[in-house]
Parts: sequence; structure tokens; C-alpha cells
Amino acid sequence: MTDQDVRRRARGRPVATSHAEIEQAAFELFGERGFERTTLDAIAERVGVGRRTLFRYYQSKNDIPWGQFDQTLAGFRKLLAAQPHEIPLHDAVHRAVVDFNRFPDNARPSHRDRMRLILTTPELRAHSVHQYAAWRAAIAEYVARRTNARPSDLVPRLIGQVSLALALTAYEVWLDDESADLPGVLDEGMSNLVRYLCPT
Amino acid sequence: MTDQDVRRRARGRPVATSHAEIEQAAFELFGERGFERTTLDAIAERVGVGRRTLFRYYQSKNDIPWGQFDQTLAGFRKLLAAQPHEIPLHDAVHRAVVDFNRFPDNARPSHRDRMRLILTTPELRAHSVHQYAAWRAAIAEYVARRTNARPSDLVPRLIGQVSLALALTAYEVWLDDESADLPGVLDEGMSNLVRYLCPT
DNA sequence: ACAGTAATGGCACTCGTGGCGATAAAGCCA
DNA sequence: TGGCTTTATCGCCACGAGTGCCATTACTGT
Repeated sequence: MTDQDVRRRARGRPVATSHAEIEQAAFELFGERGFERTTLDAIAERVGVGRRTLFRYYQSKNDIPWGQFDQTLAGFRKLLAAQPHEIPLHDAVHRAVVDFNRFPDNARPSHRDRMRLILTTPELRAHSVHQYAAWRAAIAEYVARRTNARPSDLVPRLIGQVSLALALTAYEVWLDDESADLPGVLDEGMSNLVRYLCPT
Repeated sequence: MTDQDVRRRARGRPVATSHAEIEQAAFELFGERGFERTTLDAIAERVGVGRRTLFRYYQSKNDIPWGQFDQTLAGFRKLLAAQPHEIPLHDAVHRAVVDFNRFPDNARPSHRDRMRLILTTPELRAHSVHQYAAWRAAIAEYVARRTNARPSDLVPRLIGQVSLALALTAYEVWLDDESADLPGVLDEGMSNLVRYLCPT
């Protein structure tokens, strides 16, 4: 999971920290002072590393809460590709989205903490656009493959955007309601959307 | 439209510039050097005003391309409120969205230039989340009114998000294709979405 | 021990942003 | 005309994110 374990000791100087360590320290501080009032210096100090080094692990302060989203995204692409070709397109996409959002509860920081921070901090809400774009692209490419279109065509793009819309709505409702489970809200959203759009 | 005209000369020192003037200067520079490499100093200098003064007109550099979106948004709320109660909800919302996106071609910077800048500059794409949130809220409130729900409930939120998804997709396609007209792409997107979601 | 290698981390710089207070340019009124 | 009030401008300083540059450090392999 964490890079230290995977990465066979290369030749040079050993790493001084890890993504996991940085995220833990950062989330502690975010919890104490809030995201905006936590400086990179503070994070670096708590990790016991130079500020400059943080930028070797995360492109920006805003990327820290997302962790290693690249890897998560790769998992999502696999989920999409694994959907059976027989089922209708919208079912395939919806299933992949729902599966993608079944998270193990043992992560640390928890998925809920992550998403709460991201979705309640204005700056992070804005910055997340970049992650969302990559997520949408995964969907658009899948749809393009199945419909013999280009990812930049109207329908693939649209389905990517609408799937994101549904997911974001589900997340907001889920965060508002402690008892809700995410896959359930996603399903509920989807059926409401169909009810809204489809002529009787 | 512009504030100078409306605002009857108040008592104190007269204003040194206007939103329109700042936007023109800014768009000139954005065109020459790109958004990111245009500093606020450069804009202030071209307008002939102190850098500090720019912040009295726009909350941030990122807000300049959006112009006075508050006013635009107020117009959108009126469009929604003006929809007849008889037609189905999704028709009402869609009509308001389409009407909202009929823009007069005489604006300067043109609507197309504005949107191209916003949608092709990563930083602006991210920052636009704030404008979008206000736009979605207008829809959510309208839907809540018509369905006797709260704006924070699943369905109003969802319809706001999905409408935005559709609009953004339409904008991207519209910008890619010089010959496309925006209302047409919006309609096309909507019918494709219905086709995608609704069981035949 | 020495060379090679790769991560660290300090330094200096740019830029957006916000606070504070001084100042300029008008109108109002005597 | 001269002061008073009002309101916008603008300079100055400080902070934090982000970036390029480069010396340094701590390993591995020979």
C-alpha cells in the first residue's frame, strides 16, 4: 500500500517520510486549526521534514487531502473495464460508480473525514475540479469505447458530467446524514433522476 | 448597466474606473500573455489605477473574467420564477437554462471569449466552482419551491447538479465547434440524456 | 574508502491577498 | 471662499503558497 513497502530500496539517499505519514500529520493539524489556517511550515515541522520536501510528495497543499488519487483512479478505470458488455450502458456506469464508492472503513484518515474536509472547505471544493476531471475522463473514455465515439463527443462527456453530478449530490447528502450509506444514496439519486427526466 | 452610469454621483471622491474598464484591460492582457502570466500589477497599470484598488472591484484576480456575475445570476432567478407552473418540472428548468444562455452578441468581451478563457484556464475552471454553486442554488431553490421540499434535499440538489453538468458539457462542445449554437447543443444534450437514462 | 545515485532541505524570489492608515477629490453648507 | 463630511484611492507592510537552484546528505555497490 504505502510506497515505502513497495519501493525496493533504490540506490540513493533513503526517503525521509511517506505519503501516509504526511497525510496523518496534515489531517491532525487540519482538525486542530482548520485547513486554511494550517501552513505548510506547520505540516513540515510536525512531519519532521523540510517544507520543500512536501512538494516532492504532493504538488500542492490542496492535493494533500486527496492522497494518492492517481491510484484510486486507476482502480476506478479497472472497475469500469470489468463491467459486462451485455448490460445497458447506464447500468454499467452506475454499477462501477457505486462499486467505486464502497470504501473499507479502516483507512486512516477515514474516507468520511477526507470527503468532509474536501467538501466543506471552499478552497478544496474548487481545487477538486482537477480530480473530478480525471474521474470524468475515465467515464468518458469508457462510454466512448462502448458507443464507438470519441471521448470528446457530446454523449461521453455528458455522461461523465452527469455521473459526477450524481456522485457529488450523493456525497453531500451522505455527509449530512450520519446514518446514510453511500451506495444507497447513489441508488436513490439515480432512481430520482430517472423519475425526473423520463416521461411517465 | 455599468455602475458609473447608474450610480448617481455620491458625495465623496469619484470613482477612478469601472468594472467594464477593468475587464477590457484585463482581457487585453490575458489575450497577450495568458491569464496566469498576467499580474495584477500589469492590469492595474494598464487601467491606470493602484493595484490595491482592483480589489475593491473584484474579490480576486479569478473573479475578473466572470464580471459581475451576481447580476447575471439575479436574471437567472427571474427566468426560473417566470416559468409557468403548468409545465413539468424538468421542462421548466430546461427552458430557464436555455433562455439563460441566449446571450446578445454585442458584449465586449464577448460571452464566447469569456467562457473560453474560463474553461481553458485550469485555475479559472477551479475557481468557477463558486459561481456554479450559486447557480445551482438558484435551481435547487426553484425545485424545492415546486416540489415542496427543502433546497438541501436530495432531489433539488440533484437537479441543480445535473443541470450544471448538462450546461458545462454543452459549453465545452460549443467552444469546440465554431458553428454550433449554444441553445441547440443544450437541447441536444438534454435529449441524449433522456435517451441514455430512460428505459425504452 | 570511493564513486555513483537519489532524496533532502535551505535560500531567494514571485505573486496573490489582506490589514491599516493616510490622502485625495468631490459635495454641502455657511 | 473656506471648512466639514463623505467616499474612493493608494501606498506600505506582512504572510503564505509555490518554484528554481544548488549544496548536502545518506545510502548502495565496487
